[in-house]
Amino acid sequence: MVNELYPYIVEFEEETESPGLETHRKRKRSGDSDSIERDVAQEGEPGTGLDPRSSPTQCSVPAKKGEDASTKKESLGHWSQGLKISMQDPKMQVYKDEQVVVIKDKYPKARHHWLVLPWAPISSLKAVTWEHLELLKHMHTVGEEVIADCAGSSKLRFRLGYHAIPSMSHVHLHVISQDFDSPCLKNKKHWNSFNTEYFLESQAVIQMVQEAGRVTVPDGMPELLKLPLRCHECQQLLPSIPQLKEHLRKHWPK
DNA sequence: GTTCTAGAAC
DNA sequence: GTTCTAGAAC
Repeated sequence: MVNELYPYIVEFEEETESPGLETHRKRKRSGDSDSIERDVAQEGEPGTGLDPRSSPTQCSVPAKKGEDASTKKESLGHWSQGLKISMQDPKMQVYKDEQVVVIKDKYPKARHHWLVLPWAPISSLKAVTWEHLELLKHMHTVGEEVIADCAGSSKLRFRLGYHAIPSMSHVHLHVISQDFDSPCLKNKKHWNSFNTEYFLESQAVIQMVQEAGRVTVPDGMPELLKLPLRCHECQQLLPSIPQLKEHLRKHWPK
């Protein structure tokens, strides 16, 4: 029955040959507990986001362009497709079940920052219909479970939501702690994407799908990313990223 | 999404 | 002079 319900999983596996994934899912299915299945490798750099410059530039020999291999790599190896690769990598997977997988964000913008992704190849919220309602609810529930499973999470506040205009392909739910204590948080766009209306609450998205059958994103989203930096806890305006980051320390849990 | 860096801002 | 931001990346 799994094949009928999730034909895309089979397709994807055949394409990418991921034997690890197969055993992994079986294990989870047979276990069938509510607890989060942890299988995290603590090593760094998974190497999913290919820097367009790093590969050709490192080589002193001016490699020819337009080869079959490099052309194919362009489409699959493009940075915007990185999540599709990461989510298939067992070393990246924090949790998985029949419908979704959770990975750590490769460049976390807070102490805890996960992405919940469906196995179904849904490119973005634009492609979401009422048929995905239960899936979106499940993604939210799984996000909350990962939080509950995380040591020290009870001291932190979390938000779950989607970026109005995501850069990475494949729909992904951000689960992020509200400390925003991370060296990867570097610019205004990073801040505003999580701290303005650009961040669409998961619950609001679910409600929208429930009532309208689709997700509509208001106009003016790109402009939100350029708004002045404002503290999400006390609304104070800060003149620069370094000063914002210094200010945020005040609100860290004690 | 990130890196890199010119030149604006301080 | 140094810090910081913002736009290009073929």
